[in-house]
Amino acid sequence: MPELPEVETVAQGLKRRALGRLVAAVEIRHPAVIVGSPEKFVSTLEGRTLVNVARQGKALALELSALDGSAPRFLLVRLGMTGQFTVAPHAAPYKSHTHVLLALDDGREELRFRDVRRFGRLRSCTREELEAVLGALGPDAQRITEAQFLAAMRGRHGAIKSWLMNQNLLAGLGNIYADEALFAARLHPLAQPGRVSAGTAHRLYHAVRKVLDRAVQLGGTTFSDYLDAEGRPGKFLKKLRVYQRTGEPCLRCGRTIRRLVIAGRSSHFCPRCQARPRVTAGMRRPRKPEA
DNA sequence: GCAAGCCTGACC
DNA sequence: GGTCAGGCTTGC
Repeated sequence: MPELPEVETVAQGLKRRALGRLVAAVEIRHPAVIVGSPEKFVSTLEGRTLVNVARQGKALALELSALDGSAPRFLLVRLGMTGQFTVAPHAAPYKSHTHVLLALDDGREELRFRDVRRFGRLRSCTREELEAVLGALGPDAQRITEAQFLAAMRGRHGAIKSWLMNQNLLAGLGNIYADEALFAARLHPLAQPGRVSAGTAHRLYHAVRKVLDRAVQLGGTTFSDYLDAEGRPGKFLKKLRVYQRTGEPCLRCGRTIRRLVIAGRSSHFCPRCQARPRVTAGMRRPRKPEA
């Protein structure tokens, strides 16, 4: 699933393969993935040149400048769950669920947006609109400082797992890397962010950074759908230590990995390495002993 | 029936 | 304001 490492890998690939190139023509094959008017999407992007690729959390922003020097437009890409944004030869056959095409230069290559589940979205926006969207996101998980991270944890009572995945507080983690970071920090997914010790919070911060950096190095995780901008899968799958390993032995201690549903999302963890804290989310006060 | 990101809306 | 449930979508 595209989380920060996958989106970062796509961004790097786009820089290599598409930076400086002209978006000669835009074709929408399935308008449902476009935010706003499809006609405006086409007219505001056609004829512009890709001059920058940026990422915040899981949001990808392509900056497109006009030849006449008018204000730049931004193509905001959210890959959702199964979104792919690739550079492909025009001659290559379309895979099913290919929703948007952006012809590059002479049209022999094109950017393709493909998304089986259609949770992904493309939007053409002004700088102000882009900043409003990115401003609503928390600091990027790869760039956040430890002080910011600790401040964001303060006073939070829900499950730390949900906190890690809340894009308004910390941008970039989804289910895979949230589970992996909690395992690396030896922290139970139901622990409360505002109630863990300073040492534990410190461990979690470094676990998040380390897991993300390693995943970026390996080009992200491919379960089924994810491909980078050049159509290649990620290699982090083999490095997963808890995600989707329910019933298998913990690679650190051998205990059986368990699965727990938190806020509708499955969480995978080792019940020994990630011991349940005394106070967990959903249990604000320790229960009184039976009368 | 499950997976998932993200948005909306309900609840306290 | 914080927190969480529900719904979207489709292939396995």
